[in-house]
Amino acid sequence: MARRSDHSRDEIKAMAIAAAAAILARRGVQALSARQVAKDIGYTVGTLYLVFKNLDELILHVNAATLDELAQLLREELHRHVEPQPALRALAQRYWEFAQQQHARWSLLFTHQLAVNAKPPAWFATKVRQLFAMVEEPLQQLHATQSSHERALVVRALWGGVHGVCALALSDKLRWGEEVATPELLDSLVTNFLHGLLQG
Amino acid sequence: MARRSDHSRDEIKAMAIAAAAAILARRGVQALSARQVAKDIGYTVGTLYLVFKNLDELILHVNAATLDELAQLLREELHRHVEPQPALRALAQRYWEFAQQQHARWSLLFTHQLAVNAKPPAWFATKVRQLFAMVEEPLQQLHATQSSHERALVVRALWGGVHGVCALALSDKLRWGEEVATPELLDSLVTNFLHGLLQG
DNA sequence: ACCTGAACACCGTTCAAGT
DNA sequence: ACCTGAACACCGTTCAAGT
Repeated sequence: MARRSDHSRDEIKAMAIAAAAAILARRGVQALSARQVAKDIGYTVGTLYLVFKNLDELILHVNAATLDELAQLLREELHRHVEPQPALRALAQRYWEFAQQQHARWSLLFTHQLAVNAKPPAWFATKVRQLFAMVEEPLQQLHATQSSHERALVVRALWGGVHGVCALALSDKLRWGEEVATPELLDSLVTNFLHGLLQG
Repeated sequence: MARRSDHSRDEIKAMAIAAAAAILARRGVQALSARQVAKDIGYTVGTLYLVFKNLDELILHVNAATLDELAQLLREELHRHVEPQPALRALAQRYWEFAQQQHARWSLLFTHQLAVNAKPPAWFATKVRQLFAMVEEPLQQLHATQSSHERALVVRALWGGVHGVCALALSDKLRWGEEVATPELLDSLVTNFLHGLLQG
C-alpha cells in the first residue's frame, strides 16, 4: 500500500487518469470502475474521492486527455497537406483510425453524460473547439463560406457527419446487405458534401 | 405479488419490455435496472431471468421496439412526400425529432454493446435494414447511383452523417462559439451532400 | 494531514427452496 | 410448474478511525 505523502494530490490525479485510460484501452468501458482504478495506482478507493469529486469528474479528465491526443493526431495530419480538399478527406480517415483503435476511449467522449444539471466546464468546451478548429482551417481555405454563421454551420454539419459514419460503423449498424468499407463511406460523404458546398 | 400462471411467458416478456421502455422515457438510462423492471411489472428479479437470458437480451428487445417505432415514424413521413429531395430533408428532421424526444431510447440503440463475442441476431439486423430502406427509396428516385454498391455506399454515408449530427447535438459537443440550430445543420448536410452527388 | 477500511445502498445473476 | 427470496460478487460513495 502506498504510504501518505508518497505522492502529491496532482500526482495521484495524473496517475488515476492514466490508469483509467489504460483500463479503457485494454479492457473496455465495462472494466472501468473507481475500485479498479484505485487498485491499479496502489491506493484505496477512498483516496480517489479525496482527489476527485466523483467518478464522473475522473471520466471528464480522461475525456480531456483523449481530446488532446485526438487534436494532436489531427494537427499532425493537417500539416501534411496543402490542398484543403485532400486535407479534409485525410482528417476524416485519421478520425476513423483513432475511433477504431481507441474504441472505448473515443466512444466515452460521447456516451458520458454528466449529471442532469451539470454543464461541462469551460476548459472542456475549449478542447472540443480546438478539435473542430482542425477542420475549420481547410474549410476556410476553400472560400466557400460567406458569413461566420455559415462557417459555424458547415464545420458542424461536415464533422457531425464524419462522426456519425464512424459511430454507426463501430456500433455495427451498417453491416447488413452489401458490405461497404468505412474509409470509402467517409470519402463519399466528405467529397459529395464539399462538391455540393462549392457549387451551391 | 403476482401469482404463478397470472401471465404467460410471452406476456411477462412483453410487460418487461414495455416497463423498460417506460423507465427509459421517464427517468433515463441510469434508472434502468433488472430489479426496477421486475418491480414495475410485479414480479421478482428472478422471474426476469426465467424469461430473458440476461439484461442484455431484454435491452435487445427494447431496442427492437424502438427501431420499429422509428421506422413507422419515418414511413409516415416518407408517404407525405413525392419529390425525393424534400423527402430526404424531412426524414432527417423526423429522425432528429425522435432522437430529441426519446433521447434515452434512441441513444441506447447505439451505445448498447453486446458481449464481445455475440453478434446481434438476424432479425435485429433486418429491423435496422428496414430503417435504412426508408432512406433508400427517395435516393433511388434521384437516379444518381449506378451500381448496387454505389447505392449501398450512398445510403450509409448520408444516413451515417445525419445520425452523427444528431448524436453530437444531443451530446452537447456542438455548443461552443456561435450557436447553430440542429435542423439547420441537418438541412445543410443533406442538401450539400445531394447536390454533390447529383453533380459529381 | 493523509489515507484506510468498513459501511451503506445499490447492481447483475444464480439457484435452492417454497407453493 | 412457476416463482420467490436469499446469496454471491460486484458497484459508487461516505466517513469515522487510524497513523
